[in-house]
Amino acid sequence: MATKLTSRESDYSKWYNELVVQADLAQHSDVKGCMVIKPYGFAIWERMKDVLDQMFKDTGHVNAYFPLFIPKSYLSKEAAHVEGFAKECAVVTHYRLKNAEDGSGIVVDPDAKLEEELIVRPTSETIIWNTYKDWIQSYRDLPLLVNQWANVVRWEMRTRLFLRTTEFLWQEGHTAHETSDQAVEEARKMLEVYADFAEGWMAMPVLKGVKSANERFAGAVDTYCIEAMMQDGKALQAGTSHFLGQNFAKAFDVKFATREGGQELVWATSWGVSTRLMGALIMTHSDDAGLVLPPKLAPIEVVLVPIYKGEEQMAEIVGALQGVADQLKAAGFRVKLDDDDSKRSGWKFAEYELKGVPVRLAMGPRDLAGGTIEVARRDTRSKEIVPMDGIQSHVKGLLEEIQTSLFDRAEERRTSTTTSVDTWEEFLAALEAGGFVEAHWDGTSETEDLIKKETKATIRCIPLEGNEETGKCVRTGADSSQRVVFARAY
RNA sequence: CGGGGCGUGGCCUAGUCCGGUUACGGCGCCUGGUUUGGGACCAGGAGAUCGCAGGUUCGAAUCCUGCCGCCCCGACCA
Repeated sequence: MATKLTSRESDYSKWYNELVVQADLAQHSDVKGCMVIKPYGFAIWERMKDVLDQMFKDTGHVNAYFPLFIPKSYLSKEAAHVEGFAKECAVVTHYRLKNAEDGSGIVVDPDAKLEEELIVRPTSETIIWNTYKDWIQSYRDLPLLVNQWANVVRWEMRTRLFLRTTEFLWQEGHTAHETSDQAVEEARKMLEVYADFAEGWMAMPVLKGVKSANERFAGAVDTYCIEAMMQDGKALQAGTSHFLGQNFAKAFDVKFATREGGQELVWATSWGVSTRLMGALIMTHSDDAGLVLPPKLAPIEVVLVPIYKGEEQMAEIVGALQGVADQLKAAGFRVKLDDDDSKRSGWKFAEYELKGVPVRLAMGPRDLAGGTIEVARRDTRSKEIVPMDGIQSHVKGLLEEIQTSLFDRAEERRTSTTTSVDTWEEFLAALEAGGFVEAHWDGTSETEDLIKKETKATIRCIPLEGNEETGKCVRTGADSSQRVVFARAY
């Protein structure tokens, strides 16, 4: 483990790949494009999941679970949806294996062919709306606010740990409403939940906006999104929330009896965030020494490391640290006392820095004698010696400061790399420099395609808080009513 | 699907061009000892169908043929 990470500057992509593996977050599985999420990585995801789950419940949602397998015919019921996902579906065709006649191993039994092939869900709209059809009869059944935590499979050509894997974990909310306005309100509300989570817990500033038609979810009327900026100047879509109109209600014939006694199609939303958030979290804060975690999501907020010579001193110092650990635990902090005698303290320092533990407390014989303790913070890599008295409130304050400071630093980086341009030359230069580029666009798919082809940049979003400002499209010179945000993206 | 790279103890790797006894080294692991304020040191030890299948040869990690897998870079996507 004496290996040094590749620096971000020399090869950002390599830095990321090495960090994920070395910080013990995940590893490649033997199946192409899939990953094993290791216990430490999963602990971070569990934190995210727990917090989000509570946020969903606080906004009136309940959890349920729908099947992994979807009859192939369901997918084709909504035209845009099938168009969007058909190219990346895993298909189950058989249900049995048998020993090969020639003894060469095990083969698919051709006699066990499924009558209707099943697809492994790339998302669950179709099977859920097919089910909602039976759940919804009256306006009294609405709104229907359901979420599920699940795995999904999308057969992508190119994958990267957490950012894009063939199988990934996520949550998908699927709601049904009486009116269009209520559904739009729901989609926007969940976007706010995502934004609050990203900024308040991940310490990751996000832009809220609407996707252009090109970037819209297959089957949605509108796709709302939060977009984050990574340290290499590339944008990352961190969460999406869709207003689905009546598209799925139409496709699956989901009608309800209105207050007036008529029959109407319901209005729908869906919204999701995935293990991709892990990638966002890593790339937002981490440095060349390894992972940097915001305290609120860190599985371990404070690690305590004893420094000692001999068994007698070890017992004394570990005993003193145990007291500190107990005190911090009682105050509600996630704490680990590492009294493993087989690793030296220096090794532990490096290890917990690599793993992004926000605060480290170290105590040696000098501290024990003087009633002090060494406090190191991961984000700035600074150390100080403080009195043992009042350590709890000191740690509390420090953790809050780290959380705030990580957000501020990320926001400052985003702000300083966001540029507003009016000419094509400026546009190209800004893209080259990295970051968000605010520019006028004539509103057509053709122009967006053209720009993407020429520059690899896409419209990340049309900001919700964008100020109305007329101008001329940066590419075609046609009229534009608002600046949109471009960037190269993950 | 194109382009590139790689497959050798758990991990990284030398050896492959130019075939030759027992497959180099490091990390990690086990045992014992000395150590301990930033990834300790010494001694001993365990651990390998050299990706798979054929072929050439007295002899293959090395040469030939075929296959499989993974990673990276591009076209599709969260």
